[in-house]
Amino acid sequence: MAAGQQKTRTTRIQARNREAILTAALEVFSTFGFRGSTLDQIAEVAGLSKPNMLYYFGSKDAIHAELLAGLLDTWLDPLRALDPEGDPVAEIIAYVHRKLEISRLYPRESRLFANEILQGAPRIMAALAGELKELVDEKAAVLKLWADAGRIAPLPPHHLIFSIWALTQHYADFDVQVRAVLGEGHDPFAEADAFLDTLFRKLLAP
Amino acid sequence: MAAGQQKTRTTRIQARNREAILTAALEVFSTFGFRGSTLDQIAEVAGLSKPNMLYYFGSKDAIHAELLAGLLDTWLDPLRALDPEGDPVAEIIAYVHRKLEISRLYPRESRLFANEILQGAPRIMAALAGELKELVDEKAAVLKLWADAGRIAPLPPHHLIFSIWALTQHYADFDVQVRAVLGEGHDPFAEADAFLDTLFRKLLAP
DNA sequence: GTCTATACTCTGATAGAC
DNA sequence: GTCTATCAGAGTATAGAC
Repeated sequence: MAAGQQKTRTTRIQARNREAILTAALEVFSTFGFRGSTLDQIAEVAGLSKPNMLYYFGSKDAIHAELLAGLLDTWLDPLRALDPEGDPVAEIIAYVHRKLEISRLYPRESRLFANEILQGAPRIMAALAGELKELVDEKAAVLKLWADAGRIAPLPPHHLIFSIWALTQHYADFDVQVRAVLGEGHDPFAEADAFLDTLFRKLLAP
Repeated sequence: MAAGQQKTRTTRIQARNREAILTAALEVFSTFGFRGSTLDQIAEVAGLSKPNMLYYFGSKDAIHAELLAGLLDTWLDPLRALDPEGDPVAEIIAYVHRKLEISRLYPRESRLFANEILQGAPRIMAALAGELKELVDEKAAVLKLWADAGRIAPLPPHHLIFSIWALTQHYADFDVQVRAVLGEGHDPFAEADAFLDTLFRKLLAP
């Protein structure tokens, strides 16, 4: 311990502050979008002064970029896990449940993503047309094989994937509307979980 | 004609400018959200000077409020048209097509709405929990009657309506992502129209 | 009705003391 | 590493000439 502490590592505080900043920024950016958010807001939520925050991330752009960087992978992992060797219906249903679970656990990340797309995806267009399209095309090919083999209903595979995204993300992105319409005494995500299970089982039946 | 022109009516120019401002504001607000949009942007798109624009609408808030005011009715009309006396499946399918057509024709309005909800619906929460909930509850009751009579599959009616919203609005709000993933040579809305027709026919079959 | 000029506030970012 | 002070630019809104 005595001689152990390095000059360039105050890791304890640094790590905690970086984390606090990113958490606060996620909260604010996901609600107001990039341009609608201010460093003042983020600093206040993070419990730091504005200059101190800028000591960790050099600019507003840098904070936002850091958040987006980690986002796409988190978003794609559930789709990556779809196994071409598994049972078709079970695999797709499992994907739906995973995606809905992510909407439930990470609604702010979902809204951050939605905000970015709504604004024309200026900062992740390349990833959409590259990494994302590549993965979707690959999994769509699997879906098509399953359909051709008569193991699931013959549906346009890309739109089948879109429908999973739309239905699961809706419960995160439009949460406030869902709750306003349902009123008291509901558990939107639990109900959605059962409903989407039914929906996709009926849809996929050959 | 000669003595007809009133002092308080320069209606020609006024009407044209108001229209230009609202159109420009819709374009900008729907992309950047309320706080992310600036009067400079809107004025430039509208082809007016900033002070001149503020002569027509006293403030940024006033322009945004004007847009939102007209929005909810446009949004609810297709659902209002759902006829309890009609054929259940045909009525619901027709609603799906109407809603998708609105996404195709008015994507900016859809994104304006999405932005508002994403931000927690600060300006239309009352309408969501009031007018919107009321209409949805009414139509959900119709769906339930149809389900109880065995004329459509037994599904949670509110979530059935949510699924229609999610699937149709996705093609407007996430248009840029849909197109990036599909690549060249696709007509997203035409494909969606066919896909959603298939989807809901299978889903609703008793 | 429309413009130029401007008041005043907010916002992102930096300097420099501690 | 963290703070106070501060700057330059952008942002909303208004005053007042034409």
